[in-house]
Amino acid sequence: MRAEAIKGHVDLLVLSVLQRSPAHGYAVAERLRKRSSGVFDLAEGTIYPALYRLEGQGLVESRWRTVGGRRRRVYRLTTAGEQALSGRRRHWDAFATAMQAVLS
Amino acid sequence: MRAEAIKGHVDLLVLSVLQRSPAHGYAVAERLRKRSSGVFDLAEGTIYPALYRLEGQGLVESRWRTVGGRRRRVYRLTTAGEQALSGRRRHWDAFATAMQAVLS
DNA sequence: CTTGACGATTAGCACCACTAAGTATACGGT
DNA sequence: ACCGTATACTTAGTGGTGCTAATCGTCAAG
Repeated sequence: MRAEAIKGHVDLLVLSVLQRSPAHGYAVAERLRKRSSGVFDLAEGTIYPALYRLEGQGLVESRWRTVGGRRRRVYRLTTAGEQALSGRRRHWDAFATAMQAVLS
Repeated sequence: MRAEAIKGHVDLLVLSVLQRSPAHGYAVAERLRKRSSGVFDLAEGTIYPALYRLEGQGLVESRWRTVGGRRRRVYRLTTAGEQALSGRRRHWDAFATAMQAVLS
């Protein structure tokens, strides 16, 4: 998937995968790859800064976890994150609908 | 419509409205506004540079027309533009499908 | 003659995803 | 032991692209 296409939608994607259950950055990337059938193959330089951004906005929160000697920072949605997610879903729907209207 | 959402899709939108018939920049913006029911209200600083970019890529071509004393640069799709459009439509479909898969 | 719609241009800014490199642990194969 | 690969995080720098805002100009309506 070309980079520019997902601009402005990465946060929505990340929030969406975190809604099901908390996850660390690497797992977020994996879930996105899997759930999109490989279409969203986001670089680390995309996913981690996105998580920092979301944490800065208070939409996710994190804590360190050590599993088998590996440090993981596990993120989960905050209440504000849940609300933001539902708003962004509606925003996406409006966008996709408008795109469809122009393209049809 | 927030700016970031359409990043990477403006070219597709512009090519799409030009496919029906040639148009000048101002008219392209109007058509987009109308066909999207006001969702896509693109600034001039977005639409004109997009047209220049597309012309630079050989996807559209333009010629000056004077109508009632007003200069207009009328753009129309080239053959390469038609092909690019159909490719980008498929690309959009893949993107929208993947988004839906992640969000659902 | 002032206002607003039409129509185009462009310099500068800001955001955001990517590249690329670095750091570090675990584990399987040789 | 050594090496490659997967896992896991960080971050400086770059580039694309849409926006802001200003400028220049014509025309019709008030």
